[in-house]
Amino acid sequence: MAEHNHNICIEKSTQFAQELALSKGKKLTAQRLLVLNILLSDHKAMGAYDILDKMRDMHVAGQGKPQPPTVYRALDFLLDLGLIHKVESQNSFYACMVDRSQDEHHLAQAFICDACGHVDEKIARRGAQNLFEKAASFGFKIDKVIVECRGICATCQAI
Amino acid sequence: MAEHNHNICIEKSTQFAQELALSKGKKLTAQRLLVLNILLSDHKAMGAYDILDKMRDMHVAGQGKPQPPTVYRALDFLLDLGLIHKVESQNSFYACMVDRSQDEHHLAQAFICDACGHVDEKIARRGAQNLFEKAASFGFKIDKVIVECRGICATCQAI
DNA sequence: CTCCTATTTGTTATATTATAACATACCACT
DNA sequence: AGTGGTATGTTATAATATAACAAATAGGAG
Ligand SMILES: [Zn+2]
Ligand SMILES: [Zn+2]
Ligand SMILES: [Zn+2]
Ligand SMILES: [Zn+2]
Repeated sequence: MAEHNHNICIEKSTQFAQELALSKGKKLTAQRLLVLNILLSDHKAMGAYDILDKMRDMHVAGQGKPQPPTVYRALDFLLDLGLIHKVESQNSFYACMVDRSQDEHHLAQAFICDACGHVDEKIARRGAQNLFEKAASFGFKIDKVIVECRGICATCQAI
Repeated sequence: MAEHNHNICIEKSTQFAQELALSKGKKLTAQRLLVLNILLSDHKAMGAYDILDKMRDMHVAGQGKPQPPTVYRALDFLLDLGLIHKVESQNSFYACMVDRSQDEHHLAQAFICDACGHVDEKIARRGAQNLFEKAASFGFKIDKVIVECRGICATCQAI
């Protein structure tokens, strides 16, 4: 991830979002797209109020500034569609930029750098399989799995 | 977990806590033990303010009732020692009652029932190994791993 | 034992994260 | 235009967590 053309990440993810919303009959409104674009701007997780601040900075005069429910509604919408993920261990959110052509419902493994905030998302195939098998062995029915690895990324270790 | 003598869970965990604190030169004070005992009372996760309410209910007259920092300090202490775990996806805490004779530092996999709140903790050996290998493959150094499975336990499915 | 220091606890206030509740606006379809 | 569903605006508040500082307590050095 150190060097890559991030415009491609944005391009692809935006297009996927449009298609997914269309296919599910959901509306990717201006507000929702704005929140998504804020998160797409980098592979970092942001808190809801950080997003809110950005929205307020951008906002045109002549109308009230956005309030917390505005951002939380957009986040809920994007979470439902799987376009973003929440980092439960730090109450923050990041845009999903993995290739979802094969796994629309993927188990995300997030590798979060505690030094720079970079989030590296990987899709867990074998890991998910193992968890579901283990759960089944004692009759537990899994709805949702959270896997978060906190640590230091390669770039920050080199510093 | 459906039927078991929970007194044994409490007994073992309490003894382990005493030994661990002693071996690390930390003091398991009355307050800390109280919080631990509240969490040991069941295999369920509780919020910090639920614990606080219990502490207040129990508290003897003649002195001020405990405040949030009191419970958060005790929780931090117990988390540091690995005697309890936090459910990051619901901001709650549960006592670790797995056998730690072999893995003092274990990667906890929590299976949390969204119907009854029961938490089934398993130790991830293979899963941890896989995650660390995957992280190493792109130079990420893991400090801490969070694995939480939300779903419905066998008992609640039967209802 | 007495002083000293580090740790723990008490207390007040406040920061941070998230949602409830209700009004208004918008959009698609008739 | 009328109607019903979805989306947004707005105000207030709930739920979770920590900062800051004062007081008490516990153990060791002298
Ligand atoms: Zn990128
Ligand atoms: Zn993803
Ligand atoms: Zn038990
Ligand atoms: Zn454990």
